[in-house]
Amino acid sequence: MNEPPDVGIRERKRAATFRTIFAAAAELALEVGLEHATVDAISDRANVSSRTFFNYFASKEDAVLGIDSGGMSEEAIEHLSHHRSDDVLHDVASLVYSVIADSTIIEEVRDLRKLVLERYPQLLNRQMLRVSAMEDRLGPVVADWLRTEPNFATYTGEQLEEAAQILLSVCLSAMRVAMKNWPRDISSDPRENYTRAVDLLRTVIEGVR
Amino acid sequence: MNEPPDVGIRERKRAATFRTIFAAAAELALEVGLEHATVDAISDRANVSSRTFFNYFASKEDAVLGIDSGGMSEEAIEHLSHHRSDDVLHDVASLVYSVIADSTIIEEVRDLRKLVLERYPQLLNRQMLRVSAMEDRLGPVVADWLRTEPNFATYTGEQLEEAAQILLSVCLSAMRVAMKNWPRDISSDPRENYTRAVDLLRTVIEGVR
DNA sequence: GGGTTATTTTGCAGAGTGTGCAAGAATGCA
DNA sequence: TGCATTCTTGCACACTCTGCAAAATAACCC
Repeated sequence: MNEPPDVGIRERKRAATFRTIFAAAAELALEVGLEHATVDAISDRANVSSRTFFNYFASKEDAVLGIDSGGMSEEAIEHLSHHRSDDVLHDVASLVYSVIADSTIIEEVRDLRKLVLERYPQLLNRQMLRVSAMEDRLGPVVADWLRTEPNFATYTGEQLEEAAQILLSVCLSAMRVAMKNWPRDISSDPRENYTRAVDLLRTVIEGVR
Repeated sequence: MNEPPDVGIRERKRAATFRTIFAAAAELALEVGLEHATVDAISDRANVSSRTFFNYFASKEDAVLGIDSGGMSEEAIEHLSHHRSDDVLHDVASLVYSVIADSTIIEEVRDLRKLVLERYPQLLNRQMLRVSAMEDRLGPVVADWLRTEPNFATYTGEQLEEAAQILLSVCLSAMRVAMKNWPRDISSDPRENYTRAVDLLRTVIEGVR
């Protein structure tokens, strides 16, 4: 077969190691502080070499949040591009949230990410960089969405792309602030994160018109 | 006197060293690439020790953009808080731009920053982190502005603060996209940077209502 | 099971960033 | 000139991250 079963011992062990290192990183950061949790110490706790650590995570910050260095696959983005509603702002926020939330995180360790983000909200900025880095891939998706919107009917391709990038960036900013100011909702009901962010953004937009 | 003249040899030499290191960093980054321009190489070109380099800049990225590690003074923020117009969005964008633009950069080397940003737009993300780091200081300023807006009359203090943070973040995002997509305007007329960002943001906001 | 192939882990060496410290150099001031 | 302040520098050090090659492990086929 050219298509591996994806549930072999290799895959399971890899997923287990990922979670072990993430848990070790998050717990250690919560115990001794983010700056004192070195890669060596994290690797020791996870019973892997520090070299293996970097086979799973691109940086210490990624590890304490459990962010896969592989990023999102094209299929995942393609799949997300079909999630539409009658509310563009909501759709974009949902898209951004999907990137941030990183659905690969297992339920049992999601609380850890929540605790880490509560204590180190500046890590949300790092998440922002992640989305910004993907804006070249996400932008066209949003631009396609806008193309079907009546209000953007007169836009050229370049203008649509730019509007899409702004929408992405703006939704991301709103979500970051919402998460920062209401960290209790990060894991309770994930949907509430971007719902609240969109509400806030809409309200502010109404206010400054 | 408790108030030094601010134009002594110390101040002039310090400013000169700042510009020398910045120029060396920017030029080297443009010549051999950002990743190959090491701190040691930059320091050599600037004729200072690498230890002195870190007395002026917190990181290599700050150096190639000529960003003072000291940040903005309270007086500067206080001064900016009095710049008001009848357009809150414009005011917030102007405030954000002031933080990004870093007016301490001399005219003669501003082109260098422009060239660096054209080649390495991801450095704009780093600028974003700078503003995000200051949002605790800038937020109250914007919140005070919103307090006088009729549309925000019913907001509580917390809601005002949150709205202010969102406005800051959102304006910043819009400006980043505008800068990224139109890098020619970074130095030609600085005012056009945020004017264009605000226009874009307003247009997009109109579109998704 | 035995043998082969692909993947993963690991140690090691090394480049690079960034910090604390203390000694020496330069500047400002009386 | 003499003294205090500030700036520069070298040094040692901790830490992050990468390339490489060897060893360990899993998958596959007979």
